[in-house]
Amino acid sequence: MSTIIITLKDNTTKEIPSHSTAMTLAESISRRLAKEAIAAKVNGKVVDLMSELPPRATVEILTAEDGADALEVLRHTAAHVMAEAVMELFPGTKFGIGPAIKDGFYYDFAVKEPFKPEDLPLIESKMRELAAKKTPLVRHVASRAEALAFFAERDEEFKVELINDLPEDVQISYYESGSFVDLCAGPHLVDTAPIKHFKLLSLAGAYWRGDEKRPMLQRIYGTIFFKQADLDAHMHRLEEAKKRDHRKLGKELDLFSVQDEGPGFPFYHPKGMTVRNILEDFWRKEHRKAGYQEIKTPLILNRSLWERSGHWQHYRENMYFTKIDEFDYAVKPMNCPGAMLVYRNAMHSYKELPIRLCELGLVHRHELSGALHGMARVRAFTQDDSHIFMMPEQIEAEVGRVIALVDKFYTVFGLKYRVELSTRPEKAMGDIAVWRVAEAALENVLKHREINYKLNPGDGAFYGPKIDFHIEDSIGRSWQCATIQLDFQMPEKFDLTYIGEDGQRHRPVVVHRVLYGAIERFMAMLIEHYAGAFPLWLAPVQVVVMPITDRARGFAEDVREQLEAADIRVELDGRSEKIGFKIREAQMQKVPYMLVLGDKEVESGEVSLRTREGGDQGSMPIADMLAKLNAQVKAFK
RNA sequence: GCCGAUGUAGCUCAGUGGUAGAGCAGCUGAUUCGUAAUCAGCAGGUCGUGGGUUCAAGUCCCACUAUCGGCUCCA
Repeated sequence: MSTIIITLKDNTTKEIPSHSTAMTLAESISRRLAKEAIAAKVNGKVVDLMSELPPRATVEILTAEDGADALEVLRHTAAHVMAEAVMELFPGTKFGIGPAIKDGFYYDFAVKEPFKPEDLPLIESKMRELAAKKTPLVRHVASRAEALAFFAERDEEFKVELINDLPEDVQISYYESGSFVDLCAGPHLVDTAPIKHFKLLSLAGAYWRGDEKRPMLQRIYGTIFFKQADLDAHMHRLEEAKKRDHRKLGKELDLFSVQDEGPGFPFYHPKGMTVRNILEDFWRKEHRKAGYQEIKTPLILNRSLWERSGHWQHYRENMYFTKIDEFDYAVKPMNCPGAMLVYRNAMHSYKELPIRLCELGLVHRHELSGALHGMARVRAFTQDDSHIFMMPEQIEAEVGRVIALVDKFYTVFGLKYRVELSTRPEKAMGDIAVWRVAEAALENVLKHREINYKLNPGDGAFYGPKIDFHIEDSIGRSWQCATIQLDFQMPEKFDLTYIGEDGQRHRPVVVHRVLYGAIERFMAMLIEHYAGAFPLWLAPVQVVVMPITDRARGFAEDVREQLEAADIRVELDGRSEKIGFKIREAQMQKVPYMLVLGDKEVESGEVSLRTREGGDQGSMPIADMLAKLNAQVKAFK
């Protein structure tokens, strides 16, 4: 009998009969492992337990303890079971795709009538019924023609399209579980028994393949875990995340509002404005240090400018227009054309370069109504923009400087980010060869700095490729914040020049970049990041002074004045309420420090300090308290 | 923009065709209290907007509007 040699996770080897499956291997190791096995990882690739092992392979048997890989298999199978349930409950349904995703799974269906929320519990109980049968999932391999015929006969037009789009060399497979057969690469569970601890979460319309020109399917999202406790923990996390939602906190902490009179046009309230001003102050200080010069360009500019910049041709559907004295004008959706005009307004020498013009520029963009989202996606926002004019040979160094600045900013706020490189979109301006050069330049910087990034083909700006920095919100949605965009087009369009060493005119290169991105979105991310409990230096109200009785009122006024003189943002709560009530309110408003002043403090001249996180800290001299606060502010804490 | 859901007092929410409610917030008064809610009283609403059905609409129907979830994490 011929055998194969398998290397296990612990680097030991095992000899087993040829054509053995991963399941056989698991059984040969231990009965318990075979029982708990979910899938196998063969040479780094997750496969079915029933799949045949190759002659030589490194194999790891995955169990419920093996995290993301095992969960993905569970979730993918759960999606199939859900599809089977839908097939039984809603005959005539056609099937789109049903993958496992980060926190669960979904399946897209074409149904005659969209699902109603009441349908979810029905589907859920049908799933439980089906899963309890412990139906095996059987993998079949088919030729392209067979697969096409099979799904065409069932009128599964989406599956047919998927098969047609599969690469030539790929093995086409489908999985059978009970009466349901789905085109699927797998891997899957051996049977449906582990489909126990799940919940269907939401319904949504979703375009077939995300394309608005294609039919809209009905998507059901769900999640599943191996253990009930994990599911409970996940549901609890979702609840907790809701409490961090910047829209909820923005209301509760009275930071901003969005009103019917201006969808997507946020109103800053005094406290939100305080936070924003601090962000801007910090930004200005850092930019002066980094060699930037601040400018401000007009909100509304003539059509001819936008035609020259290409926005009139490439960005029109996102722009707002107006007429002045019968001439066409546009409200700026970007700050770049204005900055180009500032540069062009004078002659420049190579000795001046790079010229770093920065601008807190208010731009307006017509975002889809369905895409608006609190402060995170709005139609009017302030970009902390900059346009850096330089010689081509300065690109790498300058982009490196910008990346360092992004990192400095995000480190101050303790934000984690993910980097993406976006390349030429379909609707692009300019020569492809020039694009290639620009794309390569950005890629080089990332590689030299050893930054991990994801390639995002076709997602660049219409004038150039970009490096984006993404931040996740409280429920894991990713938002682009900082971005660095390389631009060879605008200098051309605006005929920008500098005089080189040789006395001749040369064409500069422009880098567009934002650090916060949009101040609105960045604030949204900060609110969620801190769950509304801003660190002292950002807190709209840093200290509330609370006299316990009217006898301490005078002292409280005095303390308030001293704090104000020391540039601390302070409020005095002189209402005739009990101290517990005042503390509760300040606590709910997430004020970092409270000063409780009663007879003892009046007597000693000290203040009793209470912190948002740590409670009562006892009493201390005012000077000590101020020193403590100032040190904390300086350290951005 | 598209699919679905939702819109009642400043906020959170009850109200299933028959006289618009609660808690909190607000205002007034009392209370002067030691680390997360003192008590009492008062006031507050074209039920998102417009139209329709009905003897009668917050409630049913239509349109609009705003908000919420989602619209490739690719078999």
